[in-house]
Amino acid sequence: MSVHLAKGTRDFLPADMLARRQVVDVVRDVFERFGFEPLDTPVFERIETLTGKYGEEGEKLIFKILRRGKGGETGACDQALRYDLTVPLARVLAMNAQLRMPFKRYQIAKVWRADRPQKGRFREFFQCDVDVAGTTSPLADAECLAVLYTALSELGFAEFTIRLNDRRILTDLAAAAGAEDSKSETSFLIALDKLDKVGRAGVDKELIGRGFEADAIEKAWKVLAPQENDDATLDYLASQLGERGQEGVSFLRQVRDAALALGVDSARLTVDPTLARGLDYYTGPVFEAVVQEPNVGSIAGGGRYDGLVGVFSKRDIPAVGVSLGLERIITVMKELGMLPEPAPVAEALVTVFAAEQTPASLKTASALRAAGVRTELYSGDGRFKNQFKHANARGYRWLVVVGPDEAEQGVVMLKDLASGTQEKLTATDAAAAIVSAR
RNA sequence: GUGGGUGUAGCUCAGCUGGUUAGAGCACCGGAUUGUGGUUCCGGGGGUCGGGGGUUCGAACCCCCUCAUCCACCCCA
Repeated sequence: MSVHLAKGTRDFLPADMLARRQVVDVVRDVFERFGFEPLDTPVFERIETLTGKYGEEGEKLIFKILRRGKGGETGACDQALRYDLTVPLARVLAMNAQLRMPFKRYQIAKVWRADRPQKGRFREFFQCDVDVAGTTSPLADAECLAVLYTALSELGFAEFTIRLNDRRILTDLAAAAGAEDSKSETSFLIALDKLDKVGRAGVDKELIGRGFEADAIEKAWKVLAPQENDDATLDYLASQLGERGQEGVSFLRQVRDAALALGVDSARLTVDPTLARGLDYYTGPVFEAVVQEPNVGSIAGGGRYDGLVGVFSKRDIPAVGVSLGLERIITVMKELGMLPEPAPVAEALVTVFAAEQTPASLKTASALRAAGVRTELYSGDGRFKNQFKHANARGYRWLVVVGPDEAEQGVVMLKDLASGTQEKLTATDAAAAIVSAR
């Protein structure tokens, strides 16, 4: 029988889990240092909670759960796996009016998308989200940039860029190019988003294909004319855009200033009016983090979504957040050799010599554990010699031998596998020796 | 949804223009060392060559179908 994983899913064997946990521990620690509190939500939601939030393309990628009974045959469904962590958060905010604002929460959890897998892309993957809800202050946006910057820095990333733009700038830009409704605006953004890949000529071609006029496209390019630095870019954009765009520019300026004051390295943050993020619900700043090598797309993305909670509730709650893509971060870290060798969970192995000594081995293991030593009791049926191999293969430093002599004398033989030295001690002294050698 | 690449031992791969019993390294098991790992030496187990069909005297190799996987596009973390 041939057995396969479901497409786009993976098992995480202990070696993978230990490495992943190191990464998650860093991220969680940074999140909590910024005052974000944990939240969890169901892995599936009522389908109407999820639909209409992600745009046409995103909608197709929602994993739907078939209804039981009659629905099974008709293909009807009333629930679906969560597509991200932002929409479930909006639902939580709408349902819990007692939450004190601003509400800062983080959530590190699996999400599902019915995408076709490729490098750094899976159907089941982890996102690490932080969001600030209940405030329109640019400080909240700046906090998101700072927490993103800090997390990536502490993970060991040196060469990354956080690109920053504003939905209002994009809207005015699309309008300059002749986009009059949200549909043609989206169409414009999709074409613009390809700038990195296909260049200006490629975008021109695509825009023409999408029905934009050549002279209108020229107007948009004029607005996008590269400037010397971010300040100049913001000044220039303000001079070129309408009222809505100017609002975006001045908000962005406040966000950027605050982020820099919060310690974000200006070399890692860049205002980029060509950054187009397609998610329907963004209303203000949008941003993403990218590394140039290896190419896995963006490793984090986020933005402000002031209208999303209002979709679920009469009470409108503004919010801004960022999502780190754990799989992509790990993919990059693996390729760049940034993941340190994970330490084994246990540090000592207690041997089981023969049936007569087994009770002494069990007592020894128990004593070591009680003293705080992470201990594996050899529970295989391999020969005595293999117990040494086992300890070595697992990467344990300590081997605790309880043979006939030791059992009789009421001691254990503590062997340091790193140095090869060994000595007879009581179980209590052995535990103390292991603890003090850490 | 579209387009390419790749499927040979647990893993990474070799296998010449189709030609005897399909190989290597690592891993695993055993022995040298019947209370001692990691190093060394010797030996061993393990493969429906992804699956099905076809061409041929003969197929891991050629053709068709299928499944899986990777990469690119769309979109995205």
